[in-house]
Amino acid sequence: MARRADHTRAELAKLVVDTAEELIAEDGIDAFSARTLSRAIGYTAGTLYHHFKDLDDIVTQVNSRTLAGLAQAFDGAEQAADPAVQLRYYADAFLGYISLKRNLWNALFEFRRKQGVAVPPWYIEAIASLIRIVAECFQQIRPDLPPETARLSGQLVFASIHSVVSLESSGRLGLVMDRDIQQVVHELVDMHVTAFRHRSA
Amino acid sequence: MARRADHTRAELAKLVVDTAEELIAEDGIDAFSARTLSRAIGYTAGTLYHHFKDLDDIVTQVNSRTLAGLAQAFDGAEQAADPAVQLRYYADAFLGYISLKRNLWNALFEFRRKQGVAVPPWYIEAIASLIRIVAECFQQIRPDLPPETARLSGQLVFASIHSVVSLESSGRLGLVMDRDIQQVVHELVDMHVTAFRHRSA
DNA sequence: CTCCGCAACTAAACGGCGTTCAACTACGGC
DNA sequence: GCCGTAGTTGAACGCCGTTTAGTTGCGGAG
Repeated sequence: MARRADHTRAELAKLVVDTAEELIAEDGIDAFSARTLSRAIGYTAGTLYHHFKDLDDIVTQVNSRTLAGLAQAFDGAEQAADPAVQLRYYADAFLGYISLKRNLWNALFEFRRKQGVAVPPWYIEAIASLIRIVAECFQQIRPDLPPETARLSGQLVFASIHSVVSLESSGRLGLVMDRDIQQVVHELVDMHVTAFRHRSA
Repeated sequence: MARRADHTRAELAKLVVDTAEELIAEDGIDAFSARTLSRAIGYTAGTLYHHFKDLDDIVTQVNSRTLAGLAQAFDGAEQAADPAVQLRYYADAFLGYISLKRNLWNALFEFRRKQGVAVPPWYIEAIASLIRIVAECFQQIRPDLPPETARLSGQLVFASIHSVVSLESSGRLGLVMDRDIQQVVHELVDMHVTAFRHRSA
């Protein structure tokens, strides 16, 4: 058998990424493999390598969708006049999205690329744009502080929340604390806000 | 060949864990395998399974040493009268230890146990005791606040710093920010202290 | 319309992984 | 001196990511 006409090149590429997304969402990144994926789409593993450089390539495309979805979740976050409250809403949107797509979010940070392969720049940019939204809230809380400071706070709160979430979804939050994830995230946001309010100029 | 008398049971167990520690420290947890380990000690892979339940068992014993070493690093941290300064010293001790044992620290949080296997309780206790030390500093900053609040802050600062460190050592800190790890950790500590100082009772 | 180059695809293979197991050997106790 | 058994091996199982030789059928040139 060879040279089937079941799908065009573009169709097959979409099928691969769609199916990869489903599989990862369902069973997690650890259960994901070239063989399970190819089985699921009715092709052999070798075929994947004619359309994608390697597995990393495929996972990266799935990850890009996950990031896009998160950006959308931010867009859809509840709006508030008070920037501190707004930050909470963003945190809730973040949590909501992640609890919905737990396995996909894990794939973003747990998938092991072979070392030496650089993260694609749009990856970084996608996260940076989320952080910019958060930083904007900080800026409104203390307009007198330089934007750079607000940006730092945005990064810190993002990293902190990411930390807690990733500990939680890898089942290791219990290593560090005995609290509910939502409670912890709210604490973190409030704490960053408090600290930012009292920052020296 | 069978039944060599090269090592007693205890000797072999120590040899295994010692060598595992060296290998992980040198090449990272990803390069670590039953075969490389057994090759390094001059036995075959099967032998490992007569002395340890599985690889997880071995890695867990290495991890326990890593945690013990960190506790020692905390003990050896510089002392300060001001608890806020003391917190910085602890952070520095933490950073210093981790940069020395980067791969071993990664193994603690990156090694994938097969799901369903519980983390041993002393594991949690070892981390909890570090957090207690940190919480103690917070308590001194605001003795009027309940110990539970100080404990929460200890957990939060620990998780936050862990986050940044683990992002950094997996090469993903650049995903979230463009700053030096040490600077970021100091910022985090100061921020937690500031927020704690201004906490409402 | 025929033929051919080439893209697409498969099956098998390579070298890795964690883990298990039958076989064998040498030690300790009788 | 013999035997049960603990210790060890090497091969095996079923996975993994990736590569490759070989085959098939499509699209374009003549």
